[in-house]
Amino acid sequence: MAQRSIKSFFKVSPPKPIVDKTEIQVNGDEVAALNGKEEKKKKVKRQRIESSESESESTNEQIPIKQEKQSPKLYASPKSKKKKILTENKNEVKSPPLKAKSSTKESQKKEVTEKITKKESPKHNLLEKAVKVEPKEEIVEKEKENVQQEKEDKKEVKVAVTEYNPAKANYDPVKDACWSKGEEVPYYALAKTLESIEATSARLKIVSILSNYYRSVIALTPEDLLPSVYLCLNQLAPAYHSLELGIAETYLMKAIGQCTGRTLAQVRGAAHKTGDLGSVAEQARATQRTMFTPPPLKLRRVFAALKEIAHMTGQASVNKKINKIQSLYVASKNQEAKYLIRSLEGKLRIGLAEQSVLQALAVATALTPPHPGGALRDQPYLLDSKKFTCEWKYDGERAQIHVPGDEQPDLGRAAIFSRNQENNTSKYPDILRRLPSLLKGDVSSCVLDCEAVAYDVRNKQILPFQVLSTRKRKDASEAEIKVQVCVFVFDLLYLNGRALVREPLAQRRRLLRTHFNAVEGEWQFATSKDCSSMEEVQQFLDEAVRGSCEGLMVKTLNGEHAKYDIARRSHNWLKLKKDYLDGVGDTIDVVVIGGYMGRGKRAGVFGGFLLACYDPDNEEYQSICKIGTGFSDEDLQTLSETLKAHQIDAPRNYYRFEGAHSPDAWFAAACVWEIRCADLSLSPAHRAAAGLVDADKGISLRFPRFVRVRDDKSPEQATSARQVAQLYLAQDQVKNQANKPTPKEDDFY
DNA sequence: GTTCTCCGAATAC
DNA sequence: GTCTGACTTATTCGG
DNA sequence: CCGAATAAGTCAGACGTATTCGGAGAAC
Repeated sequence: MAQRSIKSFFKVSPPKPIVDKTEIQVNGDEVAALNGKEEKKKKVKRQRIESSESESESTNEQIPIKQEKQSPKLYASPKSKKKKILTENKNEVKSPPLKAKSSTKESQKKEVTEKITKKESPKHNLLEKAVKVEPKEEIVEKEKENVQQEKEDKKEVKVAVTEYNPAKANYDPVKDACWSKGEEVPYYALAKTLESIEATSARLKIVSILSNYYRSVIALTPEDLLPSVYLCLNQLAPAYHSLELGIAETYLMKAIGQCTGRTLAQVRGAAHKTGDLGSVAEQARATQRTMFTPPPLKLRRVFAALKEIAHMTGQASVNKKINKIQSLYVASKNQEAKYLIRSLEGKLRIGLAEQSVLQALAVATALTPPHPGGALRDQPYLLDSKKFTCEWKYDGERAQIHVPGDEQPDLGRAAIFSRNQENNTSKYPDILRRLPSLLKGDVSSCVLDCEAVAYDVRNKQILPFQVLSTRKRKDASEAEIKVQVCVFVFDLLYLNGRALVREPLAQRRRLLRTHFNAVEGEWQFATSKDCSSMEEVQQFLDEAVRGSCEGLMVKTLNGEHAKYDIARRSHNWLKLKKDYLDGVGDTIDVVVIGGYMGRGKRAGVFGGFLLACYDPDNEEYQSICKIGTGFSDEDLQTLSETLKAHQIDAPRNYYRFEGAHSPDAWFAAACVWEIRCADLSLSPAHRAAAGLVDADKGISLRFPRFVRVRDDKSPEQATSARQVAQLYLAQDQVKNQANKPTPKEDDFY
């Protein structure tokens, strides 16, 4: 198979395909698509529909199409009015599936749905079902009936709060719950559920535990489902609302310290030791006496409080936030404290994330237990030989441009989204302004997938990512923009009221090039080439790198066989970068001079290290980067062990580093490691080769990862500062820059 | 009262 | 962004 | 042909640099 051969040829790591599994189906002029998160919300809303005085969202809102994530997303697409979806079953979207797998089964879908009730089905189908299966109201009704019946059958034996066990076999959503119908869900129930999940590693089991809890919530207190889901996801609202707590570790520690009469340093120390602030908080609470017992925490109030915290801004907001946190914390009991704090930290760390939550929700609503295995098979066939194409992978920032419109494009409502569904419209007024030059006359609406790249207009030269990142992030005004961007368009997802995601790439590309104009330095189509041999690919990769790109995206073109559409496409975007290739990427040998205590699953060993290169001219070790990936668990264990032998109390006076990077432990220069990286960058923080390329900036590494220990090298034989500088200067991007005379400052225009 | 500096947070990769 | 590790699912292989 | 072994695919969670944003508090 072609993909396999590409992979083995280039020795790439497992494919991290950029996935194209978007599904949009738009109504009228509305360019809208829901991503997975939105879908969840929608589902949830369905449950709430009765009680919904729903903070009805603006219906004109444009929602980014999630396309580049590996996970199965439920894309749905709605009529512009979400509410409609809630009620009108027929608008229900074909949950386009998401994983190639399940979507491949498109043809067999009917079969699946039929089978699903009696037959075993793989989980993807469950996911799918979760979306299709409908009207949740009915299910809720059913549950309600059950509840009724239960009540009649026998009187409920309420489970004590502390005994709540969602992992119970044959869990009964009503009898095994620890609260009664209509009551607010105790936060304790969620805490118990999370604890139970944390103790499990099997995903299916996790899903079943969580779904049990959700079943109870649905049956007893459906209006608490939405906050429950958000709390499990550690989110406060759909992603594109970008609502964040604005609070992180340090302030949390302060809050805990103040509540329990400890100093910040004590809390920090304890957190370091266990690697988990949540547990620290729990223990601190446990040993603490309180004068009176506050009323038990209710889930929805916790959620409301978190939201409140997120909304606080302005004067003294940090202090207000801390106060709010403290009032929650003081009211928490046992496990509650742990998960409360972890929620505030922004990571639950219980091995549960979006996909599993989605699945649990699906299971809970469908009341169907998950079964592994399944009868359906698809022939995963990946890159159909010869039928693939390579595109340059530009080193910039993803920009998905939405232009709504009916007869005419409505440029006033055009929007730009980042890869993480952030609305970046206000960041790119310049791109927005020149949209007209891109659209040909017959375009009334579209969604374009692009990469915004910093661009030197005068020399017609792509600039490094580092330059791009200096642009203002929000509310940029066009007059003060210093860094120009060229937008490289690589895909067209929607055109004139029609979703194209099911079309083969070849078709989309054709439409892209016929309906849109390339404009030098403003809009360009991503350079691409159809390849049929590895040699061709190799050569094209070289060209891309010389052209200041990161590498290539390899995709299937796949025109003729319509039946292959989405399914296949999704699986086959393959990222090919030069640093994945043996012997091509930059590798350097550096000295370990410090270590940082690991956190979470790295607690107890060093989780990261400070590295330095040797500068023989000044006889000093200059920090070059930290490193924390590329190690196996075993590596970490043994490396921590051996390094402890070299531990010293304080840094040598010939170590050069930035205070902010001070490690938890210092080591004598002894161990040399080989490190791979994607690029070298000018660093404000690291000291390597400082003065050689830039007067005061040093050099650091982009995407550093551990390769192996170099026992055969002494620290003095490590890569020298001069060599680092040479490597930096040898980069194509830097060379491309240097070749052209740099124009004197701001005369871009 | 205004400005400057520092640092945590958020977000690109 | 990179990377590993645990788990699930698909495929292959030997009796 | 079936069950066990192995390969491939997913997902979650460790960790990286560099930049801007915004609040806090000091300096002016």
